[in-house]
Amino acid sequence: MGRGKIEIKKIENTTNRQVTYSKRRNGIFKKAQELTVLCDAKVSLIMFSSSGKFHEFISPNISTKTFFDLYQKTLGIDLWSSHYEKMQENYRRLKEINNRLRREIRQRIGEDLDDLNIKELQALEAKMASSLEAVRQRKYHVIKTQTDTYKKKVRNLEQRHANLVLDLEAKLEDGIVENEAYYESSMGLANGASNLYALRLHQNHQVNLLHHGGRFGPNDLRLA
Amino acid sequence: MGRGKIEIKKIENTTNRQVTYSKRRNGIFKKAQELTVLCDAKVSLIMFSSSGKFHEFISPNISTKTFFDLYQKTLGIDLWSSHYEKMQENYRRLKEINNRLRREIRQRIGEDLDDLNIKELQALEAKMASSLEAVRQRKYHVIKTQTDTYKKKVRNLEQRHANLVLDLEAKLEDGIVENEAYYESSMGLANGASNLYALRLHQNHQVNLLHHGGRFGPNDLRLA
DNA sequence: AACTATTTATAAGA
DNA sequence: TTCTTATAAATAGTT
Repeated sequence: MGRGKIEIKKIENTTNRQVTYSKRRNGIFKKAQELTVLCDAKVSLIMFSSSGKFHEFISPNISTKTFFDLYQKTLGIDLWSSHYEKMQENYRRLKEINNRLRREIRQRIGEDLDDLNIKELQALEAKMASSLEAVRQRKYHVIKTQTDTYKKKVRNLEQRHANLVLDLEAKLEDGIVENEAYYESSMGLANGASNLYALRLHQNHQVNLLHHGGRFGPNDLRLA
Repeated sequence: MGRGKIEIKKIENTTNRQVTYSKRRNGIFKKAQELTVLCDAKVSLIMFSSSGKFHEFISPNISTKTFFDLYQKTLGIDLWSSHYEKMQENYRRLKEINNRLRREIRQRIGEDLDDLNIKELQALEAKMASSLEAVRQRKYHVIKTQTDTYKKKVRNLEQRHANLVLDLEAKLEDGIVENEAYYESSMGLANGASNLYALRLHQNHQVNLLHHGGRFGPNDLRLA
């Protein structure tokens, strides 16, 4: 229908193709509209041009969503619905599990015990007592590990200080060290007492701090 | 286009309408097909006749599902996808909560304690100890309630037996009871000892059984 | 389902 | 894009 007959094959000229697309699009939309009215039909017509432009016709009084639902119901096919329903099922299952977990926790907190009988309560009590024991054991273990670590650190420190002392005594005997500035810079002590004595005092003090000082916290050792 | 011009409004004659539907359906499908080829477009054309019959045209090399996805992506709209995604989000959240609940339970069971420090372990231990105490309290309460119930039952039984004894003594004094068959049938005792004595013995025995006998079970009272 | 007179769509050109 | 118009195509009414 036109000035000349055309072969039905892809129009290679882009401009021409777009013009034809535009014209025929109008034509087919008009046809769809007429079909809808004349025959009381439901029509969904969606199209994308080769350049990606989108156009849609849908019969009045029906949404695209409704149309899709109708489509799927008619064909009894999937698209997304079975996927969705599977997810809904999983969701329900998860919710159920969740509720059971919550209940178990509530019971382990000491709530929601009203409909447990003595036997169940005794079982719960036993479970909890043994669990508590496990936590205690773990705590003791962590404490012991930390204590051991600190003991090692302390031993190491003691060793280093002892070496330092020996080194210092040797140097004093050799007369290398001549004034007190050395101690001030290396030890941070500046009193005029015996250097060796001060050094040893300092060493002990530091060890004590390691064993008993510090605030209550992750490194607290009071329970060790 | 035809022998006469027609007004675009619903064709009331059903047969006529169906015929027109059929003819025009072919026409529009042909148009869709031509558009697909000529203009290299993607077309989805779905229709339901007024009698519910379903027909579809879709461009080759594309599934209806893909078409729907494309449709939604293009319009950036809902249909079901936002609904679905909302559900996915809820599902993820539920799963997350679920995992946290599981972890809490595992910790309260005494597992999964490896990455708790001393402070957290102490807190957990304290929580669990207090929870355990709550369970114990509840257990004691249930036991006490049951014990009270049984005490009442026992008192009631004692009362009834005492009445029976009085009744019996009165009857013996009146000479109504003449042989031992009475006791055999009513008490289940058939020895030849004093009837009154046997009765009282039986009564005490039964009370003792209630207080200390029976297997370990829901009605166990050993802890009362 | 065919036929066909007529209407409608549209290809090519402006 | 839109208009024009010659012509192809679709189809309403009929058989």
